[in-house]
Amino acid sequence: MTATPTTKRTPTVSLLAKLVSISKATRTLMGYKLAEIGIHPGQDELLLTLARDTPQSVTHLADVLKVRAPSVSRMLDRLAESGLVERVPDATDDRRTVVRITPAGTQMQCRIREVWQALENEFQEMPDRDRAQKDLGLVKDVLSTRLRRLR
Amino acid sequence: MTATPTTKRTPTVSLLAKLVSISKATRTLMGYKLAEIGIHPGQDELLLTLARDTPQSVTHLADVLKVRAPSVSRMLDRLAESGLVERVPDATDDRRTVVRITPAGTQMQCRIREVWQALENEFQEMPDRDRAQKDLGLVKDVLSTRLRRLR
DNA sequence: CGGATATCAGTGAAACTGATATCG
DNA sequence: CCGATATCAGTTACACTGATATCC
Repeated sequence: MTATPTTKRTPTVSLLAKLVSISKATRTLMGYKLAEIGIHPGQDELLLTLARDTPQSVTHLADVLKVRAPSVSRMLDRLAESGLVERVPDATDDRRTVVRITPAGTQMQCRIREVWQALENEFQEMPDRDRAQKDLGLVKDVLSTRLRRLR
Repeated sequence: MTATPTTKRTPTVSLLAKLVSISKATRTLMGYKLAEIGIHPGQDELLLTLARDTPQSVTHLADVLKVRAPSVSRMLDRLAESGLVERVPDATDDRRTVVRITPAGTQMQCRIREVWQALENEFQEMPDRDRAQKDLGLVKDVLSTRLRRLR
């Protein structure tokens, strides 16, 4: 197998090229849509994460979001300044900070979910949508595995 | 990890969620691999673009790379500082700047291709690789279309 | 209009600070 | 029980891409 449809001569980085293209486009598109509700890429995931599991530590958030703790810390600066989250010192461990969502943050969550749903709907009419989704899952798994080895 | 075993009840943003996850992972993974050869994500694409088509204007590069001209301009600052590209004033049009790759840049291109090929190979053993690649193309097309309407 | 500059996002890597844990 | 050291949580400061706004 590995048919390489046409001239098998070219170095064939076509899958990776598509992946890079998709990554940039996804980020850009999300950026535009999220800008309409006043937040930035990354902040949406953080707020949605807070939604589910109630107050969480910075490192736990970083772990769930697959980013580094410093990134979360700075995002929290901005989200806190916007009044969407609160930092609460941990009672039992002075090293720790617990992050809690505010009422305004909860409102924002609803808007974020609307944006996500609207974007999801953009793919409804795509040919072979379900198969594509499954394949995205496979690709995601490969990436996650490779990434886990490096961190 | 958003298992969604069988119950399709949840609001289903699962395709988008995978897309976001893939985007972050791709970027991060590329970042690690490119760091090994001393460049950053985005610079690889720029250098490969210069490879193919010889000297090009900033706006053309931005167009090809699907980013804004100012982003290209600053990337050129760094690439030029590293001696990988050169800015050459256009002879016929004083407004224009033509970007040309240097010998060191050409060397870097080879290393970039090796990195890309190595990453591409990570997907060789993936089940249904060819089908996944085709589906990535479909997803890419949807994103490109949506994005084109916003720019 | 083409290009460059400044400012503001996120992200990574590393350095630093303060607190907890562990060991001699 | 102490005190030194190791480890850990979080922040800070720096480098980079990318977007927008502004200037030339």
